[in-house]
Amino acid sequence: MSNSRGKRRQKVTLQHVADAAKVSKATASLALNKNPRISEPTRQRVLDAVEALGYVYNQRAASLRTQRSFTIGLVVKDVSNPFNAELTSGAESKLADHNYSLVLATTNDNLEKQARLVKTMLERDVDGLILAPTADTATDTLQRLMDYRPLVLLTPYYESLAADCVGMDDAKGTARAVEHLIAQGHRRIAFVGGFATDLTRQRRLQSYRQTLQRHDIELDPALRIDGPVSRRGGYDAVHQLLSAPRPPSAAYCYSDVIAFGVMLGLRAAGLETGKDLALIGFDDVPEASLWHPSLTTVSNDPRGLGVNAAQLMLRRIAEPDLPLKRIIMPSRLILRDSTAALVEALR
Amino acid sequence: MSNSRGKRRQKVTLQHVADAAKVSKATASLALNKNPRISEPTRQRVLDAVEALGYVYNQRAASLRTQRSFTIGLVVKDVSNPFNAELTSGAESKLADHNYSLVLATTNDNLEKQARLVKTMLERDVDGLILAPTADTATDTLQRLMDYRPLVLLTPYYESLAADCVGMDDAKGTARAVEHLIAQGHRRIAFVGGFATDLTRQRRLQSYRQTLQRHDIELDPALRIDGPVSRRGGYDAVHQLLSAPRPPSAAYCYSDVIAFGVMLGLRAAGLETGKDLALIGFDDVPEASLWHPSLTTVSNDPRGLGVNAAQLMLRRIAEPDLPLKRIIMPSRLILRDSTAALVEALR
DNA sequence: GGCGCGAATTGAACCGATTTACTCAGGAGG
DNA sequence: CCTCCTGAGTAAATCGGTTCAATTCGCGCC
Repeated sequence: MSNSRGKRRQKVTLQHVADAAKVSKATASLALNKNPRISEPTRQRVLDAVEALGYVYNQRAASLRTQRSFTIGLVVKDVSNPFNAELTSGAESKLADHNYSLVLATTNDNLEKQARLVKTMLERDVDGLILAPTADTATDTLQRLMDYRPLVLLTPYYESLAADCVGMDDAKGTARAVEHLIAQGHRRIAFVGGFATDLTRQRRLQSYRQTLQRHDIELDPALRIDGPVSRRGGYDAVHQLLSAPRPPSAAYCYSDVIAFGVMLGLRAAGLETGKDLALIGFDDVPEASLWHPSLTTVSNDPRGLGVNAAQLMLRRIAEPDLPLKRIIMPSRLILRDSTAALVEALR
Repeated sequence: MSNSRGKRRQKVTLQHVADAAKVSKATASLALNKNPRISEPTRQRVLDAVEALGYVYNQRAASLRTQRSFTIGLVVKDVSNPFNAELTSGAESKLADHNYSLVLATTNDNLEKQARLVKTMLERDVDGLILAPTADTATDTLQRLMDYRPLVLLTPYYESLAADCVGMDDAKGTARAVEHLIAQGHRRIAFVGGFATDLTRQRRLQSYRQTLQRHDIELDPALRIDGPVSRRGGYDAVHQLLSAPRPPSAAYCYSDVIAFGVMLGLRAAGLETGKDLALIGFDDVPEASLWHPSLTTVSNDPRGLGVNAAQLMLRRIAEPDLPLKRIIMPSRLILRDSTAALVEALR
């Protein structure tokens, strides 16, 4: 009979199982771990006792002895944006496949909160930590962290740090996007969205600049629009783009959601995406292909990022002495209609 | 000196701290737990030793004795859809505020996987479990689960089950939406998206039917379009809607993302949302207000759902004998342009 | 000087598993 | 008959904390 609340069923321990099977606690333990020293009939008796008593294995107690918790910590900025949600999902499912659990924590890009959460993770005795460090995290904080626990960083940023890393190839993806616009004849290309503190954005912005310079195109500060990474941010950026002294003919957006905002903003202003302004996003979220016009974008694979991070962590745990690994996930430029109009017009 | 990999720093235990502070292990423990029986100078010596040795508290070891892990399990279908992402985020932040950690697992709506994950959670010794059960979960599975651990269900569905629940007011939200359409003169109102196995959808569909019946409007099976909960699903539904023997003048979508798909599909078909088809979504995701036309939708608060679930769990843990609680989060109808055209036309 | 008392500290049991070293019975080999 | 080995099972130590009963110590008081 179950109680609707309050008193729980009192805990069944391995000792109880052992008693019921008329063996010692040691035998019960070995039996459950399929140790060949225990004969099959005995093992079966133990299994039966487990079944009869409703015994629940206590991983926590075991881990005290074995020093393995089969738990991995994941610390990211937040989990409500689609990129991190996919990443988390990928990591979780990979870990679950190997019987590891995922402990999740979010920093909101707050260094102090990050420190607290990482400390909690260590206290919770995670076997490893997958961390997307806040922009202002000191390199040697991370270096020290590696003394305590296997660490996988979700960023290609810390060039100077000897650590396992998994990141996206922002630079190359951005370069390809901007070069595509240049190849189509655009010379005034805006960079839209994000703020200066954002590391990923720093990388994309830098690559944007370098690409323009490589093609001898002048950088116009008025064409860099800062703003929140959201539809709203893109929407609001349109006004600034249009009121620039010399407005752009194309825009590269820090992310798809910003690009969607720009499209909505253009429409509200009576302009047409792809015709009045060529547009490229970043992420290739599922809806990018459904918009009208469909959005040219840089595809990357957040879920794959999470999967790879988890995989790398599992490898590191299995073989601690493997050389450090830095995985850069490739990105592809997906050509769609939001950059097609000019080409058609030229035909 | 840090090692780039391989050998970790050997573990500093409370015993080491005690030795360094020249007190017993018991004193060190009490000191760290701010027990008033330990004098301030002694406590300070312990704290200094902790600092000097870089001691990391081992919550796992402690929990063996205290029987509290300060860990809550969250089991949901997936975390990549925005609703669950927000929910997860809300739960995580609420729990973090109270120094609890969140262990996350996703079932993909697979009963067998759910069973495995729940078992793992129990073995990992979570203090409580927040669970969004798969549609085919047996009531007494859940009932039995409550014998082991505090349980909060993320669904208002199990009317028959005496359990803590947090859910949305789907029925009332749906009724309000459909009634709004009826009030505007619509009589042929489609229900778009989702599949029959989805519990939440079942509730909304039922409410949709009841509302129509209450207003003596005939139910036309051709106006119920099943399909995946995605933009693509909505996009593809448009064709079916338009080719119905007697096409609808309005559609109520199972979720905003489906509604967006419908809008894209209408546009692709040369039709205008709000004029050719009035449209209502569900969720009020941030972009709903940015689309053109902006989307009338039922607002609910997934983050609040997560926060409430976490809060309820913490309450239950603190006071196990509190009466069971069922929290239904209210939903509001947000009127926007996707249902405004007809009204204007009538003026 | 002896006693009682409260404050500070500590020894040892305990939580629930794993793991090592040991016991014990029985069979093979000389 | 004795030794040695092997297979099956177990007692006890261990992991790193918490907690409680017991102990020590200083001090005021009669």
